Amino acid sequence: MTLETMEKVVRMPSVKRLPGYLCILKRFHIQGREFVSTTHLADEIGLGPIVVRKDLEIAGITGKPKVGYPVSELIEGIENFLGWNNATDAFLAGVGCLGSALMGYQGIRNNGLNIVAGFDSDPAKTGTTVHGRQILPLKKLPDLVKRMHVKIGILTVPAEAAQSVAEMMISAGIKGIWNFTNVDLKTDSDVVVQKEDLSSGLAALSVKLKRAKGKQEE
Amino acid sequence: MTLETMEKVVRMPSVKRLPGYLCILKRFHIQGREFVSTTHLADEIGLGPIVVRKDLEIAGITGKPKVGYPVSELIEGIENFLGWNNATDAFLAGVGCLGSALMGYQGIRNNGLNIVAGFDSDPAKTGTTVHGRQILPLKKLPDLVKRMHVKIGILTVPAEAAQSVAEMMISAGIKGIWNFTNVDLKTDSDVVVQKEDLSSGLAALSVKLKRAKGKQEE
DNA sequence: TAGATTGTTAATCGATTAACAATC
DNA sequence: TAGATTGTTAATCGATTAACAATC
Repeated sequence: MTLETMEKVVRMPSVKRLPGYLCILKRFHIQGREFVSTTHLADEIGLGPIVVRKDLEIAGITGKPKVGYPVSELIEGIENFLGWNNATDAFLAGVGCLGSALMGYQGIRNNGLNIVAGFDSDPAKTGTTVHGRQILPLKKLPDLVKRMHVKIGILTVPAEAAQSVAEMMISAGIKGIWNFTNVDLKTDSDVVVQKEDLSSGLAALSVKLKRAKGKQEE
Repeated sequence: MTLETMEKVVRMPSVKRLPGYLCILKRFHIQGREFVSTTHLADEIGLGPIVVRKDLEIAGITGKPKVGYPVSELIEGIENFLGWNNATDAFLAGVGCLGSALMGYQGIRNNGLNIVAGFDSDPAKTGTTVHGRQILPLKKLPDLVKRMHVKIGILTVPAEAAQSVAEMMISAGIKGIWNFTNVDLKTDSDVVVQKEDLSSGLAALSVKLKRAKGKQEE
């Protein structure tokens, strides 16, 4: 194994916590703080300091004992690791409730993703704009993906259409799909799919609530 | 340890996968299928059959070797475990992009949660209806929580307001908060918080894409 | 009966937590 | 110097995966 191929293992749980740190760090940066310790960050984010320390390893920034980590370097390191320092273009298919919400959601804008247009098969929606972005006919998606070299697709279509729209995206050149449907997409191995499932969060809440209730009644 | 207190450990990863099974099982049920095997379910959901078998233990339904699990019993078992057989009322605070999307999102309706009203501090929004539900002034929330004995609150307010609105909910009697802000809420130990974080999903997608790209270039 | 599938117990794997030396 | 904090290595914990006997 050469040095180049010997890359560090990236733990997904750590990756998923990075945006949380980023958010807090940016606030600190605005406040003019130059250094931050893991203990302090841990308090803010509601985790243990050891977790934070392990997670920040990813950014590749070295801290100073007794002082902490340099805030701006840390922000840069995390953003660089996530590839969020320069925004990536994305197309969104399915401009329903959720789809239009995502098009207007600040959280996405601030996190390196730029939804350049929305697509829908409903003629009543095409031609309009949602949060300043055009809604185009779904059938125009493949052509525009090729012309604009868009690599990320956001899937907010109804479940029945999910697989076929995903295939449409992939054959046009989309390499990453952010899947908000509850469908398990069958894709080529070189395409990355991130499934975002609100109902699984709700399931977790339901069970935690039930458990808390049970404990209270004991 | 008595038999009553010796409850089974519930693994959260399994809980989070339950809604996925539920969705597929309901489709099978409509199609008139009576039994389903773990191998078949695994194919549909894109997981290994052993994972499925372990997960379904939770529902407490016994399957028949060579035949599989009875579909309708399995649905009932899962719904019962999640407490989704009779819908729970919930209030939503913060009727912005995401808030109104959630109010209209079918996925929530079908999953045991009934958003009865939305609340917002913006006078321009109060008095209107979103997806058939009334939008009321935020200050009326505590009183209505008490009167209607609502136990679940959905938090889609801006980050700055998150902590104070959460406290308002809790002191009125809310026991579970579905938190869509990126704020780590400081709450009493008897209140359950489920944080739903879109940006963490985006972080995962970004990293997976970067890795796939790297592999391709090798 | 043979084969497919369940259900349980054991083995592996990975993530979290703890411990502690190094450092400013 | 003393104390706080980093950074690394080891220990624990939990989830996933594998193995296999029981069963229809």
